[in-house]
Amino acid sequence: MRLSDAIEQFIKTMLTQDEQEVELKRNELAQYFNCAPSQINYVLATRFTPDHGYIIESRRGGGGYIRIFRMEQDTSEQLLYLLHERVGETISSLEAEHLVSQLKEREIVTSDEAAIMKAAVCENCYTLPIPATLKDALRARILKSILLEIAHKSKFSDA
Amino acid sequence: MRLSDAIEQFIKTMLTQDEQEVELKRNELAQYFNCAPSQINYVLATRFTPDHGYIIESRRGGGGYIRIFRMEQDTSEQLLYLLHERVGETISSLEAEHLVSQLKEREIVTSDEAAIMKAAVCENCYTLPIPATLKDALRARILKSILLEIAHKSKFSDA
DNA sequence: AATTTGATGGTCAAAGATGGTCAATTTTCT
DNA sequence: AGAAAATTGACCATCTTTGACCATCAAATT
Repeated sequence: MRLSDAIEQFIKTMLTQDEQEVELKRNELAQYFNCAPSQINYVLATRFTPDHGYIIESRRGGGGYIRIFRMEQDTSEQLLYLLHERVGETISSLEAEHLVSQLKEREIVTSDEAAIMKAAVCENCYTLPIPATLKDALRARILKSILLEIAHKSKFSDA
Repeated sequence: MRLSDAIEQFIKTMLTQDEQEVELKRNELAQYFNCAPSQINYVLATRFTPDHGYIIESRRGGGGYIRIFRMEQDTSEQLLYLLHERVGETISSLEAEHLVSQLKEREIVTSDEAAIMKAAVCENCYTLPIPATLKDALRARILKSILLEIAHKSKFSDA
């Protein structure tokens, strides 16, 4: 198994339903996994970004730490935030996929639904002779259309 | 015997009745057969396409892999029909939505999933300054991408 | 109070590990 | 011979891991 995946799992195991937050020591964790300390940063940078629904806070020097917070918000508010702040008029496939992953992790959509959404925004679909800016604009429109649909649904179910 | 046939056999032997899925390392396999790594891609591209009833998933970089999924006979037949006959290279929003409705009626997708799919192909998303032919081509690509993803989840088998 | 020191975490670029593409060449089939 | 299939290799793209060097903070020392 990949080191980075192992570290990701380790951290996510600490962030259970109750625990919205976890604090760790970079060097300790690196030692535990027998790797370079910067490997920890790599994992945080690729799997615990705001795009993924996490916020990082850290401090250097003696008694330093890294704290990871999982963002929690009301479902519909979150969706509105995602819609207006994050998608906007244009979005890359990577950003879009991160956003979908987040919806899945937050259990706003099922994993099957997430797979469908990713299929609809993945770069491969857009390999047609059109400018990249147009691709991202179209992707944004499609993603927003889907998000609206989900928001509409959750308004009538629960959450 | 041809190399490509040998590799094809090798992979198909791994995909027995029980095993619906196999994971391999491109370079390892190439080394085993003492051939160029790209030969593996050739075999996959010519003998393990959706048309042949397979779905491929891969990842690059350290710990990379290639996974091959075998679809049920029913699944691949229905998928082929949808992909080639119904969707094709271009599809209107009306046709697309009709197709999605049918998938839902046949309980191949849930109504939530159908709603997401419709949101992704609806005409509104595509109201940008691009030719109608491009819109329909893009819509076709997106719909196909989604259909492949659904086949991947083997949802066809129980309808 | 200012400085030094040790303990932390951060950055970034390079190296390593994979898989992907494409076009040229060779082999096989008709 | 000509067309189709197979094979290879050069070059590309992506993801991971590491290490050298930098920045910051708190406590000890001057």
